[in-house]
Amino acid sequence: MSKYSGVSLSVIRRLPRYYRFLKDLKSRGMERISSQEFAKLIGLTASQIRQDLNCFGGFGQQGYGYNIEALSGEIGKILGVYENRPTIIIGAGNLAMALINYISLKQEGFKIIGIFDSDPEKLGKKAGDIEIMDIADIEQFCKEHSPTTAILAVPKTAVASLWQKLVDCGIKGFWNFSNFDLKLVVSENIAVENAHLDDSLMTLGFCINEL
Amino acid sequence: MSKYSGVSLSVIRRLPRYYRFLKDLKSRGMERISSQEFAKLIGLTASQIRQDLNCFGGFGQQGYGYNIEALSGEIGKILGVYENRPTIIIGAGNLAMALINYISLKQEGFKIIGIFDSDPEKLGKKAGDIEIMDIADIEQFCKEHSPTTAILAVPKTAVASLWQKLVDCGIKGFWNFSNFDLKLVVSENIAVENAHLDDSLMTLGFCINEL
DNA sequence: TAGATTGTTAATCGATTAACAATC
DNA sequence: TAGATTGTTAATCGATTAACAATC
Repeated sequence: MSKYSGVSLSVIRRLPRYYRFLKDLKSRGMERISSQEFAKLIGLTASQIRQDLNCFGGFGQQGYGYNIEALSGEIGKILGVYENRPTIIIGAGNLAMALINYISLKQEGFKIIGIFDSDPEKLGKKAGDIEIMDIADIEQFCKEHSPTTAILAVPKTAVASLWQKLVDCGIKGFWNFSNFDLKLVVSENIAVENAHLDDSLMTLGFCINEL
Repeated sequence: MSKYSGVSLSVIRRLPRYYRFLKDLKSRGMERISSQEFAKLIGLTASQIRQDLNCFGGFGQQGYGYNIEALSGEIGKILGVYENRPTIIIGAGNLAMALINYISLKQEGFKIIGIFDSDPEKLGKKAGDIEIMDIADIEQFCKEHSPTTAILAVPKTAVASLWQKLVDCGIKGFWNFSNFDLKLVVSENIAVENAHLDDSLMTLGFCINEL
């Protein structure tokens, strides 16, 4: 793989935004858009959009612009939204429940196949059509169903004691909601995306103070 | 205000991370740390840490390093974690419930004083010690309690139709979980922090594909 | 005082923007 | 063909890193 290893993270982080806007334009029946118009819509420069897209291929056409349906499809492929990565959620609290809805609603490349918690109260209950399982049974589950992605919706301490086991079970990608800094401990060939809500909220706090 | 208007967003976004690590060091009884050690711990360069901190003041001491308790306090003040900003949540779904727990648990400068939803099923029910109120009553509530921050835990469409009213009610800061791009429409003197979960998940998708 | 480590300036690196030739 | 707009190279800007004099 590693088709796009030269592309910087700054560029990659803009791709989902492009994708969202393109899907929206598509749903509103638009056919083509120039980098100029797109830039205005999305709040970037036309130069940057062209530069970004050209990291992945020449999706446009001189004198015409970009075909919205085609471009949306290409970016979708690059992001892997057409995949169905078998995914487990660790934790069955409110956050986990919210994420399950989210992920099944949107088609972004992940499919929840298991939910785990250690609270005996929760075991056996259902979230959507998936039964909440005991975290103690996770190795067995992984052997049988080979999930590749794990969503960590448990506190820092739980992640600290669990991540190694999950890696050993074959998890290749983590969506980490705890503020355990997984990136610092995990090896190179594991993908970690942090959604540090704390950091986001504190940044808002700073910005409010600055008003 | 705008005490730190010259400081770049890249620097600001690292502050919460510094703060988290410092609080942790403090809780483990450590007294001082050098930029060198801190850099190793947090996964940055010593240079960057010193550079960052000096945007806000000379918190260190040559030959000694930084006093953890003092520095944590200073950064906390800069981030405003000692404030008690009256905050409302729009939406009373799972995500909202998760965020309420989060925010009351951690001391990060925000205090939830109201929860709003439009679903009649939910009205009157309680989340923690706060009753879920009708979104139709929000103007009246704001007149009486003057919240300054709103957490948007509702879909795009709801945000699209609601944000102007909230601004008119005096909301100065938004923590936005919808993927309505609020930043593009809101005026300069309003703080918006997006927690675009979609974008985060799709970025993970890309990174997994690259492994 | 000597050693350590900051604060700060200068050098490097990377990302964004501008410009324009290629081409649909 | 003429007009529009891309793909791409060059210029600018900002952020990170390195270096070192100041100083505790």
